[in-house]
Amino acid sequence: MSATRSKVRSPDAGTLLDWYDRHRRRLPWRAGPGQKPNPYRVWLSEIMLQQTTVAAVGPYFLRFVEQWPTVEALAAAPQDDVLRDWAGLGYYARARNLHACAKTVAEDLGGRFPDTEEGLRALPGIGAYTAGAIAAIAFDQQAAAVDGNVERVVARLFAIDTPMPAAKTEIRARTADLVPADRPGDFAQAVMDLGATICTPKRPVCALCPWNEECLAHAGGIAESLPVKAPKKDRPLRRGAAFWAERGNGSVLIVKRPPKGLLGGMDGVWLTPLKQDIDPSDAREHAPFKARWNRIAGEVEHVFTHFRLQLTVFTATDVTSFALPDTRWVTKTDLPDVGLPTVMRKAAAHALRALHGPKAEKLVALRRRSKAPN
DNA sequence: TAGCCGTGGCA
DNA sequence: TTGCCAAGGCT
Repeated sequence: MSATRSKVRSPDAGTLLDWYDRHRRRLPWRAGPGQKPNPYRVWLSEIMLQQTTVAAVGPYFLRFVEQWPTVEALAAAPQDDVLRDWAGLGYYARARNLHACAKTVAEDLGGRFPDTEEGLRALPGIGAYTAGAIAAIAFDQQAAAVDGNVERVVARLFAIDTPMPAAKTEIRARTADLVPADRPGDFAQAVMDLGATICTPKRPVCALCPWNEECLAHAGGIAESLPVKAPKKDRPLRRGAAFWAERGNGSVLIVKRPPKGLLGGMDGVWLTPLKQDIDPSDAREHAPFKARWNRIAGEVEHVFTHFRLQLTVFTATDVTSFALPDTRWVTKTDLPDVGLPTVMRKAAAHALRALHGPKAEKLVALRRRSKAPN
């Protein structure tokens, strides 16, 4: 297409790469300019970043690479250790798949990640986006990495107003056409940086965009309205209960959840079945054992992806010790070392506050989050 | 293919 | 307070 005949130029990778060289974000998992990327670190960061903000991932990434500097080290770790350190990041199937993937790479692939999209795509936890991202970023393959940022940038660039997710096919094809043979890894990261800092979902800063002259949505004044998304489904409210048990010596009951499903494999307090809506007055039927369960005032609120949860907390103290499947008794001293998902921390904090006062909440304090690295 | 699967920050 | 949404994958 001739630039003189078209009203709007067609976007080219060089324009974006020039912008990237000046404005790239410096992130803990990124190789610096001229540095060779480490596939293990690229993979780890990409898994952590799935549906998760850069700011949230930062401390987790640093902790993981410090504790497990190589894929072999991660593969050799017990899965429970990996889940414990993942606690709080959410989407816990990612942690289970991460560990399974590490074992496959370490034990079956000689410690080397595949360098093609196809090879990567076959590993657990690696889908179309992540395979493309690792192939491009870690191995400089001419691969497209289409995430939410890229979908937004490309939908606007070509004014694609087909609603998501139907537009994915066209967006993927358009993106693939843009990927350059030279510096495909930087290109992938450049589009994501553009989406994260300039071509934002709301109030995009088109004036600063290196592609603003090529952008059909900008030309039409419709950038902020793209991509078109289907309306969200509302999240029903579900009620449940948590049971906090303490023995005479002060140790507390911790439950390991089933290996799959919601919070699969994670430690926590004893809960009523979360697939049901349970009236608090009926909740004692689901207690782990007979005891004088005391209902605490107030509720714990938590929002999951597809429902809102309102937990009533019950406590029992001076419980006589006995064995239950998938449970253990944890001393107060060891409690801070248990990796609790956020909803479990909330329930535990509520119980500890009621029984022992505000200071006791620190035993299950939410991990302090460092400031966003960008 | 659409539902399941977390969490925190921000407007 | 509520909704949106962030480097998605699995079934």
